[in-house]
Amino acid sequence: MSETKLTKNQSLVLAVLESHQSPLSAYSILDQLTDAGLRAPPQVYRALEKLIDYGLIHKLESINSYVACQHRHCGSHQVTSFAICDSCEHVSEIINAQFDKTLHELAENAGLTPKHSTVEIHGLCNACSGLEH
Amino acid sequence: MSETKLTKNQSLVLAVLESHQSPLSAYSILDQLTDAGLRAPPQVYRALEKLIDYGLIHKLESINSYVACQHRHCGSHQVTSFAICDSCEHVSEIINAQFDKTLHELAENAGLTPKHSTVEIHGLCNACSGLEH
DNA sequence: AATGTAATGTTATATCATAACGTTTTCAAA
DNA sequence: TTTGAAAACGTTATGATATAACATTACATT
Ligand SMILES: [Zn+2]
Ligand SMILES: [Zn+2]
Ligand SMILES: [Zn+2]
Ligand SMILES: [Zn+2]
Repeated sequence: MSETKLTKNQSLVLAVLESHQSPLSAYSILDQLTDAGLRAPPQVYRALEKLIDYGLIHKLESINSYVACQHRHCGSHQVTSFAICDSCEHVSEIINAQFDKTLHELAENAGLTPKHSTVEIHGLCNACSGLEH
Repeated sequence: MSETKLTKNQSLVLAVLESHQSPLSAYSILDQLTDAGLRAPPQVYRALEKLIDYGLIHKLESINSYVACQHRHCGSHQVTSFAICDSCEHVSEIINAQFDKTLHELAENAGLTPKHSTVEIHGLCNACSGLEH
């Protein structure tokens, strides 16, 4: 799966996401690609779907937005967790094998065999909460 | 906060959610309350917002749906996690103090002071995956 | 060249959620 | 008990997010 050649629209959408630190909505991505010839939502949503399949981007379910993966070279990860600043929108993608295991156990205790998890922690980053000097 | 008297619309919406095991969309709730006189989305969304504030229901961000709280008597909880079966839509609400702490640490390690977290584990419940005899 | 498959372009529509505004209800202070 | 502010309500309109459906194009395999 690793060395999939991206199509034109997939490359365009990925480039937009990679050029931003903050998450973007699908329609915001579309706006930024009108010059490149994109006109309609399906063109973006289809690219987003594939990029998510390839593990190159992630959807933040709690804010209906998309971000480029910050761990391109980690391979496909089971669980991806995000720390999201509600003030500046900075996003950190957290990968932690021990946490994956914890989440898996939590699911099994609840009688569920987990396939995919959404973990999105909202709060204030150090910069926004004045914790940085 | 505990003994808030609910308004008519809030009671109606809560009753619908409590009468279902599975999460419901806002419009599905509205459909079920036309006989009770509700006509328009804001009537449901306003009730949902208050019920969430009161901790009586939760929103499942990953499926744009709402469920009644399964821990009415646990008091207001910091972190609520859900195990969601993608086949039968059964939802388990998980409360685990140790996990709360883990999540908090994870956030702080990522430079974030956490305020609210979304944890939604998708998979197959034992019944749907044939693990029950 | 013929064929099949994936990607694309386009239109329309479904689904989820809120803005805005006027009216009614509630309820405590005067 | 009046009355006034706040909350809840009803209603219309619109914004925001996402997909269905279908015709066309690109492109690799034969
Ligand atoms: Zn990633
Ligand atoms: Zn910040
Ligand atoms: Zn709860
Ligand atoms: Zn199930």
